[in-house]
Amino acid sequence: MSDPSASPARADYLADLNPSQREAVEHGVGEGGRPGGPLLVIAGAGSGKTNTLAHRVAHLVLKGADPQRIMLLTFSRRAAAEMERRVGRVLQKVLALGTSHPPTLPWTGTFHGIGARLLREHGDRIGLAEDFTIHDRGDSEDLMGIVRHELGLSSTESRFPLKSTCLAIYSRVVNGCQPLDQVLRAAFPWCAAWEAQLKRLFGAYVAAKQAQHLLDYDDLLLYWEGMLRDPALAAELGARFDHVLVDEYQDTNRLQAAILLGMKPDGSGLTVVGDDAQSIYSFRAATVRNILDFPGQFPKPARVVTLERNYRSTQPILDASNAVIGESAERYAKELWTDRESSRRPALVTVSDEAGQARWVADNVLRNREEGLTLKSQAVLFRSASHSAPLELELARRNIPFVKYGGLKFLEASHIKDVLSVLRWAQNPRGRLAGFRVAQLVPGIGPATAGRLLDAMAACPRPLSALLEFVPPSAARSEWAGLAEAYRTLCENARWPADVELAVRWYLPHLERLHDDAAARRADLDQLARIAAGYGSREQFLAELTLDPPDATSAESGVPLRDEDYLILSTIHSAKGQEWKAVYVLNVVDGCIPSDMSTGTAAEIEEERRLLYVAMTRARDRLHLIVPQRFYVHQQTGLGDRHVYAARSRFLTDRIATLFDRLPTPPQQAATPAPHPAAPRVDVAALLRNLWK
DNA sequence: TTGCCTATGCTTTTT
DNA sequence: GCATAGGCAA
Repeated sequence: MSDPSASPARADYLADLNPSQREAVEHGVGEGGRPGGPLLVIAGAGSGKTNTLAHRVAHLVLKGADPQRIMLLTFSRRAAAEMERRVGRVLQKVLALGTSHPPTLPWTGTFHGIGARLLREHGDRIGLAEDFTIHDRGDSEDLMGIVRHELGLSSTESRFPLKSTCLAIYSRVVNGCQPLDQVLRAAFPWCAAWEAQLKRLFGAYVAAKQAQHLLDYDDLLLYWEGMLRDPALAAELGARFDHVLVDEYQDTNRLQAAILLGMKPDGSGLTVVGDDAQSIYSFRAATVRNILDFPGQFPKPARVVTLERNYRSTQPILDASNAVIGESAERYAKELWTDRESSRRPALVTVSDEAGQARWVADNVLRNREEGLTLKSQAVLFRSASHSAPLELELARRNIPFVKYGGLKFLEASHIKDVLSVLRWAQNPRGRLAGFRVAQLVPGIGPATAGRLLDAMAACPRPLSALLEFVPPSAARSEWAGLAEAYRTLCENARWPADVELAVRWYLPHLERLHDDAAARRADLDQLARIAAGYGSREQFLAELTLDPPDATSAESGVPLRDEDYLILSTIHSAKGQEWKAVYVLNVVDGCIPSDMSTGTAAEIEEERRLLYVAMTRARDRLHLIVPQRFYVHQQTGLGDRHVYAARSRFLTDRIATLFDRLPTPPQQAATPAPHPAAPRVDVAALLRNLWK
């Protein structure tokens, strides 16, 4: 560390903070940056949470803490990147570094990312192979599917849960530290009859992972926690970090809480920040109890600091948001306030249907831009990724560039997985999953032949020779040669990023054969090649892609250039921690918010309410909740797709609706019912078309 | 053993 | 609208 006393600029770096923030920054910071007791910061939406955490880190460093010995954990990759940026900026300013680089914090990242690093370094101490491969969710589901099939569970008369459901149950058990029967009863009651079979399946799934040196996402936490059960190793890991800070603590689960406690049993140097009103990840076994129980789990209870002053939104937006969360069954420990007065109230916008919604949003986005708001300072938020589809069409039609966060990942598309599997198979010839997928792309090769091939490769000391000597069925002979040749080159003469082009070149004929929309998919493959070029090697590319995949998708034309202006589309979940000047929330109707997938229990409905609250509190100046009167549903039980006449979300009660401007302005009540000018006309053509859908 | 065809059931949010 | 499973012909 350079001598901090050299700079005059740092003296008042706490001056911009309000008293609560300052308390959170300065709590328990001893001389030499030595850790004090545990700290819990309850930080409301827009209360300067990230800024406060960044200042605390800077403060620690300034007081002499070693940046190498600070661990900064976040929940999402997006939050991790943001945190890293902000801490760097504050440090730069506080240390008055000018143009020189601030000290980096090498241990900033998601729980999963940091876990992977610790396991690479110390996994051998608990018998973990050093060369483990990390499976993403798709891989894990596929493996679960294979095991499920091998156990004969796929061909039962009454249907066994899907592989994705099996993995979700497994994951919930692991992350919630709960026994299987409890999880089944609480969250998957329709699978409860399969408890014994599921137990057998999960046992076999774990065995398969261990035999192939595979870790799934959950294992990254599970093995980390496992290391901490070894007292010597726990002491060593805990002592390696003086400070452990956690953002978005309300979204952590029991397993993650156990990890923190294992790292810092007495809570010294431990800081967690969160907002119980923004807990929206219970489907990942996150529990608000982590926050509520935090103070009491240490010998000396944690200090609690609450941040209630909001710096983001105008008072009218805040009034509406507070009203929504105020209807909640639980009480939250705070009420946000601001001094950002405004005469502009949030708007409740009624439109005829989803197409009308798309037009209205596009019109307003452009109008706002005329008034000086860039596209980037405006965002459209929605409950589930598919809800933005009509809007995406409208934006494309009008040439409005956008980037979408959340939803189906680029990497989950089958053609991308095909090409990646070719690379992964070459990287690890014993990886059965990749080989199984690639081999079956050759016409004439199905599961049986692919299985024989992989067995031969597994039995041979040189898997490549086994592949080259393999004799496929005669129907597959000619196409097989192409694969063998490409595979040989990739194994013997690996070159980066030329390998991607080689894999794509081999794959293209199969792409044309398998997919009608080959052209659009080919554009994705070009994009994959561009992404790959940013990595130094095939090994690095494949390893990092799993934990840090590209998370934004945009129109088919590809990602807009960096300096270009574009509109933000995001699921509400992915919007957490972000803010924009203008925010549009789509489909604020019952069935969407709350999603009718989530109206089973009171707790689920409460979480949906918090979701709306999170969406509303993203807005700085302008907030629009949009209510289509007619709404297209993907099959309610069994009846196929249809339109329903939607009601405004139950969270917007009549009382709360008075806090909004209504658009379009409701017409004066006429004495006799007359044709309503604002009402949608009956679209007879569509009705007739829909008859045959 | 593969590949095609059909019946059927489910459809959210993320590391 | 998409994935999965079972049946059947080549």
